[in-house]
Amino acid sequence: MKLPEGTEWVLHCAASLAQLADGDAASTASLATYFGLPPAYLAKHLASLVRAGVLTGTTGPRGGFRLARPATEISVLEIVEAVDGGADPYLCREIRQQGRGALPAEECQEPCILATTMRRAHEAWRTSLASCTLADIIDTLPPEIPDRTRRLLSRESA
Amino acid sequence: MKLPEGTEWVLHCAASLAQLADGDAASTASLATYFGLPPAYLAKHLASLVRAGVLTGTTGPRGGFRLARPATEISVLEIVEAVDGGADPYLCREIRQQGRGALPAEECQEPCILATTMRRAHEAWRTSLASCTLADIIDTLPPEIPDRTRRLLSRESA
DNA sequence: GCAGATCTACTCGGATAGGTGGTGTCCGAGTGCCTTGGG
DNA sequence: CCCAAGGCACTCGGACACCACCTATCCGAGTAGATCTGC
Repeated sequence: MKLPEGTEWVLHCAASLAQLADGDAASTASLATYFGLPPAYLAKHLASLVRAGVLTGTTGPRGGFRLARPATEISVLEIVEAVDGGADPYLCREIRQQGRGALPAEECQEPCILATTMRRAHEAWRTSLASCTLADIIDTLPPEIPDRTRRLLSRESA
Repeated sequence: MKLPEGTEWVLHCAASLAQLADGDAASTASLATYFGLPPAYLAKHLASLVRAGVLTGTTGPRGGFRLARPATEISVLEIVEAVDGGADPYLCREIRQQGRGALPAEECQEPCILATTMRRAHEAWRTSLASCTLADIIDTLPPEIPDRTRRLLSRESA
């Protein structure tokens, strides 16, 4: 069970975008340079965030990505599930209904207790991530960081 | 993020082994027949449980697998991590220290807040699974099930 | 000087190859039970 | 009848191919701004 490597990338990218001034955007190239990442592959993951409604992307000069909503309304869970897909890691294939020991269908009205246990754990994971927003993240940063981020992500810093 | 398909297999196998009489064992072949699974691949996963100390395997006639400890002392978490490896799904590569925006090492004494958030969620997941033992699982089964399991897993039922 | 059309450069988005880890299978080493022969 | 030695069938454990998904890259479609020309 492992998350795509791009998960860390988009989390840091989203946190950086949350530090920009309203209406400002950062391109894939500038974010890739900022974190030392492969630009083409990073673009693929950022596109996933756009599809999920977390970011908006504008083309043309001065374009790039920005948050689709205020940072207080974007949870870490949304970002992670946007890049990972959000499927339950445990997939119940109902093997209790297969093989020699197959239970009759009428005894399987209720979901498998093991699947329920695994689902409950996954819900605990999701709840933990849903309770943390991007605003919570940047609130923990030292106060001088946002200025630094804005400066280094701007085009004039080339 | 997905768990190996064998996770469901070993969970059901462990739950079935917990229903056997003390000292009794079930072979890979009988478990594979019971659930309609590929025997060779199932054996691979059961071997993982032996390495993790959840099961013990005895060779020779009347051999097979049995629980290494009482069902009350085996958590679902142990079984899942035995087959999956138990690594944190989120791997922090410290990209905050790379690229143009790299932070100096002295500002990175404390772990990355994003990594901490992801770790906290993983701990919530682990805690949820650790609180459920095999005994809890079989306690929820209808009372006639253990007898049925013992009967269908025994060698004489060929 | 100003307005409009054009042109350019920059941006995202999807379609296209390659590598790593899970999936699936096989065969060999080891062990406990059963048989069989003798006492 | 009892015992011991040999044979055997059954079991697990590790080593070997295959396939799907993540990784990585490229090029094309579209757009906003800048430029240039004519009025």
